[in-house]
Amino acid sequence: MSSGVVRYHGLVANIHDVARKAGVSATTAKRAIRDPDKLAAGTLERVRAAIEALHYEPDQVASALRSGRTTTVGLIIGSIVEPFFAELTRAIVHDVRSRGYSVVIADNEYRSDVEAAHLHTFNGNRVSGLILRSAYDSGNLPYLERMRARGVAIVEVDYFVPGSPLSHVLLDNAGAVEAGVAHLVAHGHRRIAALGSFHRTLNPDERVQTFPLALARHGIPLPAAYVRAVSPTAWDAYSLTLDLMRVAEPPTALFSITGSMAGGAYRALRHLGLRVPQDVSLLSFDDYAWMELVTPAIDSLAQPVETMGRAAVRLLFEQMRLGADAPVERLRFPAELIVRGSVAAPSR
Amino acid sequence: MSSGVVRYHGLVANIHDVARKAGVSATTAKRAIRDPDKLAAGTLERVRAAIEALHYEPDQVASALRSGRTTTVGLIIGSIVEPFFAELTRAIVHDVRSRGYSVVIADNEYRSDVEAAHLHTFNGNRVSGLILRSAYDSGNLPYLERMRARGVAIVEVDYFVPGSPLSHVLLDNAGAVEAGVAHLVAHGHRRIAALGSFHRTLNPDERVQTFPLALARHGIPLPAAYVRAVSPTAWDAYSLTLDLMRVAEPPTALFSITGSMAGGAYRALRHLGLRVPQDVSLLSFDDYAWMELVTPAIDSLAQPVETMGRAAVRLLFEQMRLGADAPVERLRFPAELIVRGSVAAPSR
DNA sequence: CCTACGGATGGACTCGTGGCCATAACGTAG
DNA sequence: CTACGTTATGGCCACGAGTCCATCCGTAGG
Repeated sequence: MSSGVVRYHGLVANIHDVARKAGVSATTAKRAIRDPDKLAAGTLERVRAAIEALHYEPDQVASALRSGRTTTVGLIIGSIVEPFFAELTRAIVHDVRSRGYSVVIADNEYRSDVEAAHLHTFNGNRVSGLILRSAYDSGNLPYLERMRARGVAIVEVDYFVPGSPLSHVLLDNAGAVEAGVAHLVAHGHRRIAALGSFHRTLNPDERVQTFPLALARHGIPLPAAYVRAVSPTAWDAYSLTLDLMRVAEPPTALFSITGSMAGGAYRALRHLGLRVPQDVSLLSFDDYAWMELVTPAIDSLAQPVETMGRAAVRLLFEQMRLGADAPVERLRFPAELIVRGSVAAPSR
Repeated sequence: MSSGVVRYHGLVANIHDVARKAGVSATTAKRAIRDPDKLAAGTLERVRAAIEALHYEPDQVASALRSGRTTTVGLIIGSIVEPFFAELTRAIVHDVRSRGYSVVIADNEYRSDVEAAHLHTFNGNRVSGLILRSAYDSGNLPYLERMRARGVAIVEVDYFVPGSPLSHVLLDNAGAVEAGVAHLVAHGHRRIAALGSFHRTLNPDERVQTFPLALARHGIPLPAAYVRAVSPTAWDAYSLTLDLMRVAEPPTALFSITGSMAGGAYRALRHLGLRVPQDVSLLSFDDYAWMELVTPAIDSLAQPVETMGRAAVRLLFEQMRLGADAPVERLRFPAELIVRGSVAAPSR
């Protein structure tokens, strides 16, 4: 009581308490849990009774220190309230937990300084693995490489830092953008704006970067007036849409880079009194439940979230099993175009 | 290398490596971090340089074992993809992290057997605190009380197990239901159905239990045909709504107990060709972004999610500070009725 | 009757850090 | 010059479990 250390003793039982109660040694008591067939039937029974009586549960902290490995995996996503990440999180948490590991979660708000703090915490807690949706800049790459060298398994999801040597699980963004643009062009659109950030260094987003190329493939130019740098939030999409619809030659179709940006755009269009799809067509990434509830329902490029989450976990545990010998794997999954009626021929 | 233990040595530096590199003892090296003013300037500088060079970061696992306290808090919610819980999670995670603690997350799917597994994991990992949205039945209460006796701080949110002696943070469900019913009655509705589970023991939900009482206050009976036992999901709300609208005297207004149930109901009404609010009025708990996007926008009872999350964290850290002396606190927060146009006078 | 062997059990040491106590060097008051 | 306090530093053990090695005992084979 004078040591300043929190004393569980008497509050929470350890293996020695169990051993004492059962009248055996600590080693024997432990064997009742780890390899019970090595014990005599009577001993096993006595130890089991003691475990039951004392409500003994092995201290994972001590186990982690001694064994050098935790059963904890870190997950860093962009934002917990973005439904895409919520679904991804659910898939990952369930899969990881079914493998006997726990998940510690944090979100980086797409900022690498916030991410850095999380990485230090995870590293200090000696997580066995890390799944992360990196912030846009590559400032944490050296730190990630040191964690990797230390034996921590790492998989990037949804995005990867340019130049990253890590395994990742991504959507086939280029293919999805091509398909989306083709969908809009097929309805006769030639003035198409993407709702997303065009800041090349701040947000080097594949979708936005593919967009002008996809347009060019159809002989369509991207007006400078359609190019802005915004953050991928519903709020920024709202004001971006207001701006876009007020330029000299406003777009006849909007292509939203994320599901929540589509929500912002939708609100902006309604506030402007513009009808979808009569006045403006709308196409979005992600397939959120509300997109089916609005009138008309929104065309979207659905991501196989569950599949991607499982793939990330699979790669992670492969790395944890193989260590430094694990191959670098880059997986891409295709989006699925869901047509509901928010894209129609442009008026005029 | 023959010990079978994962050897970090050489891979990750510990305080002894730092001490050796700086030419001091481990105790001195540690002081460079914990109380630097006790060191001579030159020594401090040398240790700092060694820490820098070796990328030393204290092992939280060893620290936790020795000190008897972790800087980890567990969070158990109903479902990560339910936006209410996503927002609650964000509020809690941010607040907890700002206090220097990490959050481990799990969802119980409202099932106490799933919850039990999570509790064992958290307990084994020696979390300092636990915030949970309990499953409906009280099967884990004895276990929770043992954790509490062991010194783990526990706060229930959004719901509490009947008979629970734990602190909690809840919505003023009764008041919200009264306000919602009053809102509907003021528009002339007398045939009102609640979308929620009426199973008294399986889902002893305050909102559903208050509902008949609130109706009675206005002299309105609750037809037996409106009472069903369903799970609080969009899917169940969908089929429940289909059923309700087909009874002899269908309701003229629906009162949804959760935001995602309102989504299911909305889809069902559209599939039935019923217009909101001309044919059926709709009122819902939770204020989700999509409720503003549909036509008409949905009236809702918004929960102060951020406030509730912060309150839960505050109670938790109070308990962690005061230990067994911490008072049991039961907090209630009022819902806010947001009127948008999905409630109107019933036809006929 | 002695030895060998295998099954059952116990002991000792270790993981990295936290806390306490000891020690050395140096200055100051008596 | 001694006694004592202060400052700067080092040594040691414990937290609870994992791993290796040692020991004890009974039995079967010679």
